[in-house]
Amino acid sequence: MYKIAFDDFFNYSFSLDSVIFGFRNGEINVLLIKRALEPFKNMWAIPGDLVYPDEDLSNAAERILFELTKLNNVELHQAQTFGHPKRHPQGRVITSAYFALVRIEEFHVEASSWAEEVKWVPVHEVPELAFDHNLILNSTFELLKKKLTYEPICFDLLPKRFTLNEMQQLFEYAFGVEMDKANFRKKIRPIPLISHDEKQMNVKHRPAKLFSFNSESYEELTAKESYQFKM
Amino acid sequence: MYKIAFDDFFNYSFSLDSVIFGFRNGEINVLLIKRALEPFKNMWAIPGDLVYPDEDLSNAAERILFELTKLNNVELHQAQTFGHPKRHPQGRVITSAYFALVRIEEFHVEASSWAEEVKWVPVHEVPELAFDHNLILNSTFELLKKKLTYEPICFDLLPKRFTLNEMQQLFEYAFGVEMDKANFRKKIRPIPLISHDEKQMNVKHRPAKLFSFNSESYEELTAKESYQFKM
DNA sequence: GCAAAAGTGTTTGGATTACACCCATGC
DNA sequence: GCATGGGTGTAATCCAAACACTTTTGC
Repeated sequence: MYKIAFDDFFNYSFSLDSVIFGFRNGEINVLLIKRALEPFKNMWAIPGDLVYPDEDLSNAAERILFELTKLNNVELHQAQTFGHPKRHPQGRVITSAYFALVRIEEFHVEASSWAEEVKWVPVHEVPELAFDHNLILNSTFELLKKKLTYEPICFDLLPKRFTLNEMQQLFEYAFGVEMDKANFRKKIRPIPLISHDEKQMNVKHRPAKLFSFNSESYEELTAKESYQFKM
Repeated sequence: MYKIAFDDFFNYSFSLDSVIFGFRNGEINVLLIKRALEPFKNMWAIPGDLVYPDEDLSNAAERILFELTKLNNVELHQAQTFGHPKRHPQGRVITSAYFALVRIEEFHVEASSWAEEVKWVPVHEVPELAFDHNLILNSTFELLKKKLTYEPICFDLLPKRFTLNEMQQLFEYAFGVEMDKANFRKKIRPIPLISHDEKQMNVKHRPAKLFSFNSESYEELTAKESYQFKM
């Protein structure tokens, strides 16, 4: 058992990678950036940055998300932490993954100083990434799948007003299964949704009704009763 | 948006806290140490240490567990990472929590150089701890509870050979509920258990049969079929 | 009318629940 | 015999899966 003076340990760096998920065309997408700087210049990567000395981890995650998307007030979820001694070529950098769920339609992303280019890629079609980012992405997507089953976070990915079929497609894509329409609707019956009079537009078939998540009613349910969201 | 030279960021320290859970007398216990050193000298804490420069996080977690218990080959589970800028009085120390599940009966713990004293405490009776360790413990216990429902890790806490009642007590303590004996047994029927001829000893009532987890059979089930452990 | 997808009802079998009862052991 | 938990069966109910059917829109 070796001992080193406490001060000699202040030799590490700590970064944070923000996996940003969105939903589009029935597919869960992830936001990738093309690195403008070495190392791994010109490779696709998950947006991330070093954590500043005065920042809590969640603040850093919020900052990174804001710099890239100008979005505020997005709930962030901590995922796994990765610290292999050789994972960063320039030193000992330990990184925590966070993920955010956003509505792709509600904003557009611009490349920033640390990225030349930015794009959305369906999770199941992600190319080889810089660093250990494929590992990070996969483990974070697994966590997303788990949280989708016991927290109502699918509604952070869906448009504010969505059709039940869009909701079904989200789960079908995430879990790689096909579901029965009638049974899916029965299953989500306990989830508090607001049914709007509004209908889908510009479709060449019967337009679907639009729904939104009733978060007030959800809060009441979880607070008072023995209700538990479940998919 | 401020920028700092990359090198100025190698100023952090990284530690790891190992929450060690055990099961005894129908209660899930956690191993606490009494700190021998400042800061928080003489307060109870979760065992932890700085991560050495050549260690992966999981190696550090294994080392800490081994130093304290001499146990090897225990599966470690990563939990949350905590990095509030002020969480450590002596500098910027970010910490990841890991948890391990052990059989209390199979070894005994000795205090090490960094702890004067060591004790097992039922999770629901933990006193005020050093640093943000209550926060760490609570979030880690929540994760344990989740994993108990979808992975067969209860068998890492139970004795190698256990009674069905012990197993039931574990879940009852974890989730704070009472369960019906007959229904519990029906629920666990899909879990591959080996039923031994052996019986409980030294009890003043009808002795219970002993069971053990059939991990080979479990591996086959998860590999081939669409089996999913569930509690 | 036809294609395409929206939307709903019925049947069936398996799981969950509540509850009752019998069994084996120590004292 | 009796106290204590071990161990099991039954009936009612709920839930999920499979599947069929009707409705509404665009063209």
